[in-house]
Amino acid sequence: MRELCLPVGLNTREIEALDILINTRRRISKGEALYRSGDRFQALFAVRTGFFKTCLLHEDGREQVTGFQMMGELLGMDAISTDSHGCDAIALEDSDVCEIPFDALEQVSAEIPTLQRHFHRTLSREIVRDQGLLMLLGSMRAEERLAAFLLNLSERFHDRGFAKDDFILRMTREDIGSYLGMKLETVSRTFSRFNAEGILSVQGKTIHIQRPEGLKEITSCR
Amino acid sequence: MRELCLPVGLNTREIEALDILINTRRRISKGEALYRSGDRFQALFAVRTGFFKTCLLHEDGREQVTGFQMMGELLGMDAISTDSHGCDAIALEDSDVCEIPFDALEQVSAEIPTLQRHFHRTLSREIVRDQGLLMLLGSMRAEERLAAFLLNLSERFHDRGFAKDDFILRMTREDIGSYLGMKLETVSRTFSRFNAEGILSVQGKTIHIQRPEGLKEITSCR
DNA sequence: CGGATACTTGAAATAATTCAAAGAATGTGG
DNA sequence: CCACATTCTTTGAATTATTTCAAGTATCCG
Repeated sequence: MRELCLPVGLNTREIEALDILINTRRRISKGEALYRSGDRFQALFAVRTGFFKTCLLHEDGREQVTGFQMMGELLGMDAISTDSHGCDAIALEDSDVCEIPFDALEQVSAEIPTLQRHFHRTLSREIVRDQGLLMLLGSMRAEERLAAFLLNLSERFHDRGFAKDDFILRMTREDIGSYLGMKLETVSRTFSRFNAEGILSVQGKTIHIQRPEGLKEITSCR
Repeated sequence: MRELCLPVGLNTREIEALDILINTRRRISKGEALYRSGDRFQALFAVRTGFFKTCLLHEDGREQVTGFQMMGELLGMDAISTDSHGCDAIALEDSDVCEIPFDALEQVSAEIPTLQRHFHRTLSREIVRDQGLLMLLGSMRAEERLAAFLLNLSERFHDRGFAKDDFILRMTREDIGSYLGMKLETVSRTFSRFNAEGILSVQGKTIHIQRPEGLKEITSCR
């Protein structure tokens, strides 16, 4: 967790300042909201264990999933700009988060340049992430989107010490579809096609990637 | 420019610190790049006059426009995370920017809490902007996307003291299409349809919105 | 003025959606 | 712990939105 979440090269005093900062833990059970759109923003949250989705609700009821967050990732950065949360964060399995009070974070980061820089990079990385998604939604076909999504998940699991090619999806086909800008039926069909082509085997939420290079070809070609 | 770019409530000493920070001006002529993907990141840029697009280049040549920036808006925030720019920023008309050296900005913002807060909000606003776009690309139809795009432009022009309902597009149909995830022909056809329905009149790049409420209906219904 | 670039429009092709129905998985309360 | 209700997933067939290809017109810029 430290490695993923915190800048390296802090001294003992600085580490202590951080430990005081991040003292509140919260447990969210599957299906519950960590926060909802409209809630007052007071803290960022770091996922310690578990899995979340964030989603925007359009007035007409349409939902757009804007991200999936796992261990070591930060939630709530979009709320800094308005002092209130602009989306819902829903736990997709029983999860633990630590709460990072934002006022305190700003104070401490003003005193510790390394931390300040780290925080700015984290915000910026979220911008980059979103822009990668824009590319995906704006210029890829359904097949490419799903392939890119699976490769991204695979990489993130791997970074966290889990198997690269075997994992269980925490989200439904509808969540994936919303995230990737396609209907759940299209997600399902595309999984079946990948399965038929021997690129992966899929059984409900259980995924085994058999030919990762097959996925890579799909994302980069044509 | 001050109103758009800077936090209110700074004292004289703080305003001075900022003036020193933002001393370099640059002029970019139409078609030129302010920076390109891969360039080392050293400064953010604030648009003083003119109009930019930012675009991501996929390895296979596909281009994704990720934003259009006008007076008072900031460019380069995505580069903080990697120390190098991840997209190109191209001037769509002759433009002026001021350069904001990033190291200095971090230093000054650590000393002036109001400025620090303002900067964090600005980064966060960029995240929110991108997420709005995700919603647009992920769950709207071509007609809704273009309507939402025009309303957004209209609002931004209005905020800057220009006419809300009359403007000249700085970008091509292809740029708009890339931004909205559709082909240039679809953009053109959709403009023609809006024109035929009396929602707006369009003549090449000159737009006159006749029934803004018509656009609003399109974005929010169905 | 002339060449290049940008825009419009039509017709045919296609990717993705919608509707529908059946089968699998999941969770809950008795 | 099992039975039942619910939610989730798969798959087919018909429909639709958008793209592709193509050709002609307008506009811009040197």
